Amino acid sequence: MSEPRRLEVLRAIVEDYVHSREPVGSKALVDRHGLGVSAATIRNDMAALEEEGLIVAPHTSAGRIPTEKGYRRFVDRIEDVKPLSPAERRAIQSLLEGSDDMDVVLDRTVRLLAQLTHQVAVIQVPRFSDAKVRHIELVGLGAGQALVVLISTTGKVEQRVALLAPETTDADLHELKSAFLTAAAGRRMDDVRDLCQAAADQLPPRLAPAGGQLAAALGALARNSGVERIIMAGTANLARATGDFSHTITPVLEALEEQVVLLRLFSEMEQDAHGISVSIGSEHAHGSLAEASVVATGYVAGSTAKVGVLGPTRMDYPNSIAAVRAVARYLSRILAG
Amino acid sequence: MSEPRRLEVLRAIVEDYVHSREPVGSKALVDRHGLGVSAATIRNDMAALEEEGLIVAPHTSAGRIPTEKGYRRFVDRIEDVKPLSPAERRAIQSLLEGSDDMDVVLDRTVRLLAQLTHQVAVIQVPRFSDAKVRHIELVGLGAGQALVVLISTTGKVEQRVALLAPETTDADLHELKSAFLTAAAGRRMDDVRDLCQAAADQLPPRLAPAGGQLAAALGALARNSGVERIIMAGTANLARATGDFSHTITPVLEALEEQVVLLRLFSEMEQDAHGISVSIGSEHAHGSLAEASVVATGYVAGSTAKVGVLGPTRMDYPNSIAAVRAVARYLSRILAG
DNA sequence: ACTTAGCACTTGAACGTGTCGAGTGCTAAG
DNA sequence: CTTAGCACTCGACACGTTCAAGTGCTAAGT
Repeated sequence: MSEPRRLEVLRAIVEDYVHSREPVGSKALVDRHGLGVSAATIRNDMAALEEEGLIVAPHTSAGRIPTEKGYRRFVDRIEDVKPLSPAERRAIQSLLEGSDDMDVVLDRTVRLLAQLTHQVAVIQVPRFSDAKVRHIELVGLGAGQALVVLISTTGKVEQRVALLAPETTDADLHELKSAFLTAAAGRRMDDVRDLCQAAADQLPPRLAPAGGQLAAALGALARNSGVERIIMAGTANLARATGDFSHTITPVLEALEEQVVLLRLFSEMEQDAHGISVSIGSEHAHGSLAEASVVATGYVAGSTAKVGVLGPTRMDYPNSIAAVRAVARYLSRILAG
Repeated sequence: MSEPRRLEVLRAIVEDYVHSREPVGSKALVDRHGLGVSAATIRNDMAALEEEGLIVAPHTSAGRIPTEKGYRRFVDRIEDVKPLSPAERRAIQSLLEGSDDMDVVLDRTVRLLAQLTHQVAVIQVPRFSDAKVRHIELVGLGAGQALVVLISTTGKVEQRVALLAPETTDADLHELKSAFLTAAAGRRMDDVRDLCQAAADQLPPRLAPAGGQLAAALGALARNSGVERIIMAGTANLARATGDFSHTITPVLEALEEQVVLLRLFSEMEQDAHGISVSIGSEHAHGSLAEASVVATGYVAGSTAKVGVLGPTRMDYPNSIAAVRAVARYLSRILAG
């Protein structure tokens, strides 16, 4: 009972099960795959694999399906990521080139990845915790309102409407803007709140009330710019995979809408030698995702932002890994440019 | 066979079916509802209702379920919208007050509406086709990049990174900004593209290349600001309603992700006397939504933006209508403030 | 002219039964 | 270590039966 063949059998079981959704038996294995041995031999191997906890039989007289542990071993054994087809590469290239706004790029990317993998695709918007203040803009909107705009060195723009005394003039706003810019320009986002507050305290009494309002707004914007966010696409693919989940996909959809769950999961995942993280079923402790797997990788050097796909534990891991990796590469290249 | 009672029977059937999901028979009707007549009489009424095409029997010996036409008659007969419970009103108030940024308000609102109705909630982001240019800002990012920011009179901010010659200085940018501002400030968004192009053409040769790039970027931003967008929440509720759809919810999720479908539907819906639009099943011609109903209404006077919920045709219309209406009111009040 | 009780009829759901086939584990021989 | 053979298990499927819900119709009552 040779060890390499046993792993080969595992691989065959996983592959067959992944696109048949049905327990695979010894007979089917020798038929479809060119193993050079008989069904009986395979049965012995399967018994051993079951002993190891890599596969299980749903009932006495059915074929076997991989366990989470089985998928794990299978995934760990993938060492050469199979490249995408030329058509897929072309799709990536044509879809992603020629757009320069980050939000647009991320949106297109996530849709593309969903389409390539037939899974739910997820992108974490880069966090830029080391972002600094590039610019502050105050724009009077009339009626005692002003638009406060905070622009970071990373090109991220946050805006919000602030209320101030109706008699505030455009000249006042200009003065206020100068004060805040002097105080905060080039400083870290984390410090904006305190710096602006301090600047507001030093203003002439006439501008103090408006200054306080604006400082508060700027502080809120700065905090906001650090908020992690996720965009996704392909939830319809999840619905197509009903039946891979014990009851409904409801909890999964809920978790996805919640975002926090995924963000935590992303932060907990550890990358393997190829920079890819795979978390299978209950390996992650988040109950609602216990029947789901996530394949993810980081993108844009130096940032912790992740891109990946989420699907049923019974997913085409090699394909997902290849797509995620390819997309992350293109993405990094474009955003770095 | 009195006409009013027959409608009463229809109402009872709809109500029962909506929260039992099971065909309702004559016996159950007289039991649960205090109709003052016997089951046999109800049967006669039901026969007449079936004749009219308002209800059908899935098979010979089962109760009746409402047809789309039945729901339609039922909805049309609702004339007094039942007010929300105090708890619900409180939820709306506490969740929506105290936030001033439109994106945040919309995000919270859509989640709240999903929670109140147990349906998918959808909000169309206001379009502001009559928006004008409030401000233009150019921020050098170094490395031949500049951030182009376009702020509209409605407080909407669009930004994008543009490439220009590396040797462009901050002073150049300032000059360019002045040129574009002079040309476009206060003008309609639709005209920004042409105006900026014209302004770029008049620049001194030294600035012409950068000017062209920036003009193009500004034009794109202006066009972008008119793009209709939808945000939604509660897709998990849809998954919970599996079984109300003939096969899967996949096409519905796809349509939701597509956005265009919903936007078209929104634009086609006509409001009734109460300002509420209800589109039931195949009343809308969009195939993928043939088994779904939409309850929507406009918000913020003068704009065409809609807010609403989407769910299976078998939905609690009175509750949905009440929630949508209440939420739209609060929303209008807050955004108008 | 409605309403109602009674009754025969239809039909899906639930259940028990029997058959079939895929798949297994084990044993003994190669 | 591999393989053929064989007894065994158990879900899937097909059928037949029963059960209850619900209907439509008719005839009688108000």
